[in-house]
Amino acid sequence: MLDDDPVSVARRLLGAVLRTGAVSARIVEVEAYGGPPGGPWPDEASHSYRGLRPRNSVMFGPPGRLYTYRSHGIHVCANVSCAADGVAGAVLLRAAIIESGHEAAGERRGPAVPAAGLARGPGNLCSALGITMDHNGTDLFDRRSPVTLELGEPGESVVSELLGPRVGVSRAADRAWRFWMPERPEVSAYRRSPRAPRPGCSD
DNA sequence: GGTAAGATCAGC
DNA sequence: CTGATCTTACCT
Repeated sequence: MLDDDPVSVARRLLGAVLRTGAVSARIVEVEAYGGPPGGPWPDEASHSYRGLRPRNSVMFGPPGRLYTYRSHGIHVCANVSCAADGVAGAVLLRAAIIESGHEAAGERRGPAVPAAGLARGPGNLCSALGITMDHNGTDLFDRRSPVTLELGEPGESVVSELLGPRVGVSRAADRAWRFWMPERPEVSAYRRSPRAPRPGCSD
């Protein structure tokens, strides 16, 4: 189902619905990540670029699993693994519309957060849905899983995305592997990493 | 065993 | 722009 390249899967994940307990959220912004040199999609910015490690093993496993990692020691971010078992690839979930469970999401995010900001940004998205490092490796297509994913109708999301550079990465930042739904306030504002080299400096 | 950097976020 | 906060990976 998600046994495909990261860019194709990223486009397919726009409009998909992620569920945890009472909260469901429609994905509106994603980023594709490839794998090691020598693989089908070499990607310097990917956690799997330097090969299989305990932390990134889910990226190398079967498609349709949740790959979570801790960012800057503070936040949890979530990816959906893609590509065949043994091939590294994943799609980072960057922003979503909370469609139900606003109460639970709001409790996790705090009282001052407006609805459109509940799941804006990969760290906030996981916070709003209660996704933790314990969910790493979860099969998103097993109904018994605490985190599940329901894909949108094919074609529904294909028309309505634009392309843009990935956010926050310090390497290969110019690769246009970020996708989002236009005119959505939930989409995170684009910021180039302060550590990234100037635009146009090779890739 | 030491250490530097990191697919982030909120607050100045 | 900066600090928070901690795990991983790579170095000696």
